[in-house]
Amino acid sequence: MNLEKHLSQTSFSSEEQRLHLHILVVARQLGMLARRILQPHGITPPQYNVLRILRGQKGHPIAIQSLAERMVDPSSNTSRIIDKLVDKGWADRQVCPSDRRRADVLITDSGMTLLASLDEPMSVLFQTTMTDLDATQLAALNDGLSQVLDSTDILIEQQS
Amino acid sequence: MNLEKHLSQTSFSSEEQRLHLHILVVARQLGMLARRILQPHGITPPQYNVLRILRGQKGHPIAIQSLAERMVDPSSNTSRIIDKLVDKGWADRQVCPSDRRRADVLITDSGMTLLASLDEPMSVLFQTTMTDLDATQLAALNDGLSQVLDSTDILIEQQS
DNA sequence: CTACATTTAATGTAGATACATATATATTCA
DNA sequence: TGAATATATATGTATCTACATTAAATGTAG
Repeated sequence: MNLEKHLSQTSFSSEEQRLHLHILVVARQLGMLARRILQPHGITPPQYNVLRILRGQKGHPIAIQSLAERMVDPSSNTSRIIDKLVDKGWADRQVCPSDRRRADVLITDSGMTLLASLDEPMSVLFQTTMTDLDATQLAALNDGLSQVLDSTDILIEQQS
Repeated sequence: MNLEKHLSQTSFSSEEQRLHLHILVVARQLGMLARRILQPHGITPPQYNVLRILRGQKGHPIAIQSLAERMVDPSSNTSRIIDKLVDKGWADRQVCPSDRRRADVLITDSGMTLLASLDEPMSVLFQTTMTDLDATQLAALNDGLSQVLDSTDILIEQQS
């Protein structure tokens, strides 16, 4: 009944449409909550996403294109997102010596410190929003969404 | 394994975080697919969302604030989205006579025709992306996401 | 070795969004 | 009543995004 309340809509044309809307609405809410945690630190969700990828590199530089592929939101604006991170001192960018078209990006100590201070609140967000789900439900949701992701990948692939 | 492939990430700190990312990534993909269907018709997802709400009114005018509450993405820009719909002849807006602060919005015949032509491709999108889920999975996903939606509502409520 | 194609990143631009503020109307209550 | 408050919508503004184009470096074929 919760989605119905949210959208002030009493019925949907199919359970598939209802799931579609559920995914969009929940994603929107999760994004809003993440934004509220990040905003006081002067960082946006896409910037945070990039910093996390950079930390995961454990010191290895990464090219901007590879970064874009790993982002939740693989926008065409990765360059400008890096600009912001560099401006704020959270990342370093330098031309790759072996292929001067490429730009190597690295997280800075300052960026690591910022991430460290965000780990706990973000983790609390994940746990709190999922707190009513038991392990079986969690697995079922992850499995189901993985199947949907496969289907969307096939559709997107067909269109390219 | 699909999310892992998408993000080029081999593990996540918890199943909760994995679900969080699953929801965001799938929502992003669904949004992209919807945008590609709508774009050739000159309409964006939020505009389409508003038109569907207007059609659901079955001739009863609706105020902009009520519209905003029922949108998937309850942005603060509902006025400007209506502007676009009015410009394109898909909606009518007029000052409410009984409360002149309010604006009554209605869908036009042209808007109804547009929606009619979009019903089938959008419905195909819902069905195709969810095609690998059986009825039990569909119900489990809807139930689980409904619980997550409750949790996010509580968090957002607490912050206001 | 040079012309053409490809890859990688940056930039231009229009339009959309978030957030704050303004404007007009309506409601409340002293 | 009429000043203060509340409500509904519109607007200002900086930022962000999608989409297209450009610029620079590299790869490749003749």
